Amino acid sequence: MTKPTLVDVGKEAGVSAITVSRALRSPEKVSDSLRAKVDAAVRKLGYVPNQSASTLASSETNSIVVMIPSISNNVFTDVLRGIEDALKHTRLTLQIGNTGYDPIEEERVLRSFLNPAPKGVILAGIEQTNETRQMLANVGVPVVQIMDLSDAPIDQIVGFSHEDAAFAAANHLIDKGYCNIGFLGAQMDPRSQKRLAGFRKALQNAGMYDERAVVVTNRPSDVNIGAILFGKLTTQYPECDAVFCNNDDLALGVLFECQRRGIRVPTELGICGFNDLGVTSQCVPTISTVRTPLYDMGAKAGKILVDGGAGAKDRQVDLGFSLEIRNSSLR
Amino acid sequence: MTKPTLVDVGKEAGVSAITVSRALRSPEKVSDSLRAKVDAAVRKLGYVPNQSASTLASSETNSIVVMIPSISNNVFTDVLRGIEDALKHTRLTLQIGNTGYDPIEEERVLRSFLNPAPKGVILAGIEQTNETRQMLANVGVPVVQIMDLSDAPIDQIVGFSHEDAAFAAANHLIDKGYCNIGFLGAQMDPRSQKRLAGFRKALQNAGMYDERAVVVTNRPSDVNIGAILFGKLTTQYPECDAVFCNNDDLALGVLFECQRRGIRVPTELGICGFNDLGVTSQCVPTISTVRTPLYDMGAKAGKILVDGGAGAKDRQVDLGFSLEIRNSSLR
DNA sequence: ATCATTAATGATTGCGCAATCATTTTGCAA
DNA sequence: TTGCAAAATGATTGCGCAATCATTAATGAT
Repeated sequence: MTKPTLVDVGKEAGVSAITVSRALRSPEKVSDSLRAKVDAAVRKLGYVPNQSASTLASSETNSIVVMIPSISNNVFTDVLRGIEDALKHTRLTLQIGNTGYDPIEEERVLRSFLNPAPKGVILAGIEQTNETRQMLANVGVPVVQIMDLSDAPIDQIVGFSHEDAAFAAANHLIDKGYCNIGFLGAQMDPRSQKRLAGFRKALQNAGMYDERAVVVTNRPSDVNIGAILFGKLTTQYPECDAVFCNNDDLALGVLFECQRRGIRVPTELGICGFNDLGVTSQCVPTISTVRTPLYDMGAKAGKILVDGGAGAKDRQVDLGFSLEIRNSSLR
Repeated sequence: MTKPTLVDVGKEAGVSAITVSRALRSPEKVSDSLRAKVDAAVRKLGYVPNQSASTLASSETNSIVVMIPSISNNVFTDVLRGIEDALKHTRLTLQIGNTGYDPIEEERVLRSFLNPAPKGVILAGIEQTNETRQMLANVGVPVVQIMDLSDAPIDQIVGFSHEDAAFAAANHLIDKGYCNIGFLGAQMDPRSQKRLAGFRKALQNAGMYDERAVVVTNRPSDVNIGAILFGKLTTQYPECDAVFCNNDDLALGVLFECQRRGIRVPTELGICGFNDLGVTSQCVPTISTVRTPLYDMGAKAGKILVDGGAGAKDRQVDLGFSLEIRNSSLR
């Protein structure tokens, strides 16, 4: 009782194998009666096409490869939802690769996904190795980078300016009258570094920048880390009256730590987060944050690839960001 | 400049194609000099095996298929991390399918992943359609169900008792002296129904059960829904003095709503969550919850499949749960 | 040196499907 | 009717690899 093939279906339906193939792939090119016979045979035998054989014969896959740094980071699950929605109701399937924030690992995993060539590749960030770029060029597959901007994308890029976003957030805090503003950062990947740069620029412009105001770690961002980093900040920069956090997790951790210490938000301490991950709009007080187009970047990147990597348009799509000003920064 | 094949590598190295294949797949069966020549040729040409051709010829894949209800639910990202870690340093790759909590969709997506047959399949829950079970039986691939328990698993199952876990949580609240305990539930999938059953049993045992105490919705669980459901609960069951929440998101939403309304936790209201998703250990006050073996279920299921779906052991693995008693339930 | 044994390498074939080209059937104008 | 285009169906071939079997080279015991 082996798996049925096109030949088996053909025998069952009394036609040739290639005709079955045609009936399944382009039903409109086949007579009604034949289509009915073939459909019946397919159902009776429970025929399912062999993906490998199909791919080998046609040298066409139906997969989109997405390389993301981490599955357990909410930032990327939002992006993935966008991609998934874009691929819904198409024949394309998603192949997810995990880079662990390491370009070398990205290269290794991606290489194994590149033969046979997928229909498209989505990469997070712009820090690919030269080898990776070379590989992708050789394969000639459409590539969309996401999460950042670049004047020299591999192919196309959909993102926003982390530096501008952080710059805007920091300026918002300055505008509200905070004058000793700290920066908390976890998972200091290149995009986080850009946020730090934007923050620094805003404070320098205002003549407020202080070295002690920056506390970062390379550990993954979570609520607990936020509290820990805030503890360090208050130690080394006691006059601190506001913090800009790299990620909403951290901001929430800061808020909780303030509650534990009896620090009033926003009067004694202003807080601004990043990414608008959901909880910040619900907690008490609500936390101001930067809404970043996570879902939309995924959806747009997916759409570009569904449309065949349309090269005509702009190579760089800036989806922007918006300040979500809530209570934690309004003193 | 087409993609190099085994033949190309063979020419470059001055040997036959099949020898190259052997040198790559079983280096120990080949002379040192040959191995060196082949490796050099592979590197020079950038050869990458064609996965489809390999699979077709050997009728062996190197993929594990995981069907989960939703990517954007933290519960499943923890499970996925476990699976990923189990597969790390093996040749197996992960193919993730999204069911949207719909057994029919699960069947449809899984079918497309089943030819060629993967090395193993991981399914969330035990609500597969008969068709799905039939399909899996025909293909003969090892199956591990997760997230629940069952005396009649398709093959093997790794999980814990949702009913027992909720029963324990409810009893904890009863023990602490709460006597009008509500149940809040979102995403009322079959496992959530079991939690509700466990909750109901505990309250009935204590002679405390009240119909008005149960407020549920089928919408996905999030913090905001927690606040909304709690609002309904207080309306229809004003004497309520504790809530057990289906998921930590809801519990956090309840805590925030209490802060907004000035309800003191745990004195005026006790709260217990479910899943121990991380934030509950950090907020103020910390929220008691049921720690469920999310990561471990993934890791165990992955390990079983890496080991070839070892049939010798128990078909059912109960990984248990534990009460994480924190401040929100200690009045 | 001879032969047996083992190690190392090669030739042929088929996996299941789709591209390509070939053939048969149908519809319909004259 | 006849003829001919268009529609419908079929036969052959090869995608890139690994299974299988065949051959050659190396090793060592006598």
